[in-house]
Amino acid sequence: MKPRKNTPYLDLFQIIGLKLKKKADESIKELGLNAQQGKIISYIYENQETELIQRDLADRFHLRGASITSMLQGLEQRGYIERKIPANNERQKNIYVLPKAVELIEDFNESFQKVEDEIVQVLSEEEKQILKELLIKINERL
Amino acid sequence: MKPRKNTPYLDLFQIIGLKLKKKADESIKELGLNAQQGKIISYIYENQETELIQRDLADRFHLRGASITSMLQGLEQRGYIERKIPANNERQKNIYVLPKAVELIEDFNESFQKVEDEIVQVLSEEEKQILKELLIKINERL
DNA sequence: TGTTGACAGTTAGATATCTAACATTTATAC
DNA sequence: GTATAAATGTTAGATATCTAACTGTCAACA
Repeated sequence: MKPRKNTPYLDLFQIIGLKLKKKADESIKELGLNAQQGKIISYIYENQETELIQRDLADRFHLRGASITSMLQGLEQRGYIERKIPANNERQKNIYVLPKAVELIEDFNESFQKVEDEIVQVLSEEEKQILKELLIKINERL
Repeated sequence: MKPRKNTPYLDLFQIIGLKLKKKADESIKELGLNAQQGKIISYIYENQETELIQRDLADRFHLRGASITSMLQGLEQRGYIERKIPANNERQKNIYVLPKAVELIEDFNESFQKVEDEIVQVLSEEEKQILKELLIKINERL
C-alpha cells in the first residue's frame, strides 16, 4: 500500500509564491532592481527613523544575516542606501535610504500594488476578508 | 501625499511560502536532498509510465529548462534517476527513478504530509475547505 | 523537397541565497 | 572586575536558480 501523498496546501502555496515572485520581479525590472530589493528599500524608507539595523531586516524578511550583508553591500555600492555605525553600539549598522532610492519608492509601491490587486481580483469582498484572516492565522502558527 | 503601500496578501504569501520551504527542506534534510528534489523524485515516480520529459517538469514546477537540466544532472550523477532518449524523438529525454530513489519516496511523502498538516492544523474542517477553494481560484487566474 | 521556424535540452555566466567559521563588541555571571 | 556568553556583522565556499546563446531534431508549408 502506497502512502497518501496528497499535499494540496503545500503545493498551492509553493506555486502561488513562485508565480507572485516572478510577477513582482517582472513588474519592477525596468527600474534595475528585483522585487526583494524593492521591498527592502521601501521597508528601510519607512523605518529608518527607528535605528533600523541589519538584524531587523533579516527577521522581517526571513533571510539570514549573510544574505542581508550581501544584498546591502550591493545596494550601497550602487548608491541606493548608506550604513552608519551608531555611537552607542559599534557592532551595529544603522541603515538609511539615499535620494536615488527615494525617487523609486513610489514606483515600487505602485508596481507591488498592481500585483496585490491581481491576487485578489477574482475574489469578492467577503472572500478577501476571509482569506486574509486565514492567512494571518496560518502565518502566526507556522 | 504618500502612496498607499499596503500589500498584505503579497506579503503573507511570500512569508508563508518561505517558511514552508524552510520547513520542508528541514524535514527531509537527513535524507541528503532538499524539498524540491524530493518533490521532483516523487513526481517522476508517479508519472514515469507516461513518457515524462524535462519540459513537463519545468511546466509542473514552474522552473526554467536550464534549472531542470542542472537538477536532473545532479540526481543522475548521484544515482537517483536515469534519462533515456526515446526512439521516436531524439530531442527528448524520458525520465525514470532508480531503486535508490524509490526507497526514499515513502519517507519524502511522510515528511511532506507533516508539513501539510502543520499548515492547516489551526483551521476547522470548514475553514480548510474554504481556503483550498480560494487558493485554487487564485492560482488559476495568476 | 528544401527552407524556415518551433521545440528540447545544454552550457556559460550572473545573482541570490545558504551554512559554517570568524572578528569584534557588548552583556552577563561569578 | 574578569571571564564567558551572546549579539552583530562579514567572509568564503556551496548550491539553486535565472537569462542568453547555442546545438541538434522535428514539423510546416511554399
